[in-house]
Amino acid sequence: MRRTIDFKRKQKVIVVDDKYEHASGVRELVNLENDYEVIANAGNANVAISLIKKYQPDLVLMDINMPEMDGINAIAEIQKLNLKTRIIVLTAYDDADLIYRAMKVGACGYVLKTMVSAQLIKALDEVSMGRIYLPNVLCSKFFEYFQEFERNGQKAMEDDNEENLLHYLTNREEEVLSLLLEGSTYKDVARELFISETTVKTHVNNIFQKLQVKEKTQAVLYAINKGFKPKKKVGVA
Amino acid sequence: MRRTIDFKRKQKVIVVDDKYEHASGVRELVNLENDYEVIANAGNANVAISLIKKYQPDLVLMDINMPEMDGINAIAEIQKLNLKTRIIVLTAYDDADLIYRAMKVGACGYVLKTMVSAQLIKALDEVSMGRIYLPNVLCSKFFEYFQEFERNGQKAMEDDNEENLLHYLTNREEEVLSLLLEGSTYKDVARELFISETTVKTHVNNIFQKLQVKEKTQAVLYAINKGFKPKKKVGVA
DNA sequence: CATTTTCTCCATCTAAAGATTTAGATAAAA
DNA sequence: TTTTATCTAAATCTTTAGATGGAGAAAATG
Repeated sequence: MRRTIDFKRKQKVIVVDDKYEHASGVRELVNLENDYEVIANAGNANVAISLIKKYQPDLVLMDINMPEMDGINAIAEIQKLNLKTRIIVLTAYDDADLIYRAMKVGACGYVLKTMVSAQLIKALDEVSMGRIYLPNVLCSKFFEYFQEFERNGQKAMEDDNEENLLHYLTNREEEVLSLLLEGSTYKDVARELFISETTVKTHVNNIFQKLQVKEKTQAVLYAINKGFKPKKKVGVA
Repeated sequence: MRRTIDFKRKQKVIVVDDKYEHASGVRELVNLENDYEVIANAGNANVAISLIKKYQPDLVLMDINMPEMDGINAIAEIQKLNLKTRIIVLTAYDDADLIYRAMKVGACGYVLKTMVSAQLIKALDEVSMGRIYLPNVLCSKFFEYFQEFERNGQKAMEDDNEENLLHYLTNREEEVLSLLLEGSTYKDVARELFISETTVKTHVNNIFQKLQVKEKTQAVLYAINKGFKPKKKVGVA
C-alpha cells in the first residue's frame, strides 16, 4: 500500500478493552499491518492511562463501555496529558450521544466493531496522518445530535430548568442590567442612560429583588447563567 | 443510477448565490440530473428566505459570502421556519470556523466550488436522503475547530492572540477570584479562606492591577470571558 | 374614569468596596 | 547570604454600593 512509504517507523498502538479476547483479536489484526505495532493492552481505563503516560503511543484503540471509569472520561483524562497520542474509539455502540461525547472530548476516530476490519485499518491510516476518521453513517449521527444540541441549547436553558426570573424585569431594568454586564458602575449607567445615579440605584434595587440576589456581581452572574441577551442596543451613536 | 428509484417526484432545489453566473452554472448542472429540479434562484439572503417560505423546497444550495446578511445568519433564519427544507453550503471558502458555524446553525452539507460536480450531486443525493454530507477533508477541519472549541471552554477562539492576564495571578489570587465568581463578598471570601477581610482586599487589589480592571464585577467578567477555570476546589467539606 | 405599572428622582443612612502605605513571616531562588 | 515572591495583616481614607421610604408624572390597563 501507498501509506507504507509515509512512515519511517511503525506506529505504536495501545489497545484498551475490558474483554481480553476482543483486545487480543484487535491486536492480531493490527499487527498484521506493517505500519502498526500493538505495544500493549489495557483492561481498564486506569491501566490505560498509566500505560499511555509511560509509552506515549501514537495511537490508542479504545472501547468505551468499561467498568469503573467509562471510556469517555478516560479520553478526557488522556487529553489533559497533552501528548501527541491520538485516540480512536472502537465499540459496539453507535448511539448519537456516545459519538457526540467521544468526539467532544477529543477522539479522532470512531469505528464500530461490527464494521469490517478494513475500516479499522483505514481509521488507523487516516488518524495517524492527522485527520479525523468518522464513517458517513456515524458522521450523520454526530451532526444529528450536534445540531439538535445547538438548537435546543438556548431554549432548554431558558424555559427548561427553573423559572427564569429575568422575565420579570422591565425594559428599563434590562437596559440597566445589560450595562452592568459590561462592567459599568452605577455612575457609568447613569451617564449612558441620561438619568440620575439615584434612579439607577432604584432600578438596581428592583433588579436585585426580582432576581433574588443581593449584589451587582451576583445579578451579573445570574444573567450570564440564564443566557441573558440585551434586547435593545443602548449604545450612544 | 440506483437513487432514481428512491423518489417519486423530482426534488425541488433553490440556488442562492449573489453572482448570477455562478447560480446559473449550478442550475444547469443540477437540472441535468433527473432527480432534481431548480425551481428558483436568489441573489441575496432576504430574497432567498422569501422564496423558501413560498416554495418550501426540498433542498437549498447556498453560497455563504453575500452582501447584507451573510449566509450563516441566513441559514439560522431559515432553520427558525421549521420547514423540511435542508440546506447545503456551496462556497469557495473552507475555513474551519466557517464550516463549524455553518454546521452549527443547521447546514446539512458543505461542498466547495472547487470540487468536481459529481461531489455536488453526491451531496444532493446524501442530504435528500436525510443524511449529512461533509467530505473527509472538511470533516477533519470541522472537528479540529470543534474539539479546540470544547477544550478551551468556548472562549479565546477569536482573541486567542491577546495575552491572557489570568496567567499572572498567584495561586491564592486564583482562589480568591474563583470565590468572587460565585458571587461572594469580601467577607464571604475571608470566612471561606480563613483569612482577614483586609487580606482579601489586598489580594483583590493585586488582582485588579494584574487584570487591569477597577472593580469586582469587571474582574469577574474578565475571568469568564477568558474561560477561567479554578484549579483548586476551595469548598469546605 | 380609576387603577396599576413603570420610570423618574430625592434624601438619608449603613455597609461594603477600593486605594494606599507599611510591614512581618516564609520559602524559594540567585 | 541576599534577593525576590508570596501571603498575611493593619491603619486610614475615599468612593461606591445597597437599603428604605417617599413622591410625582406618564402610560398602560381595566
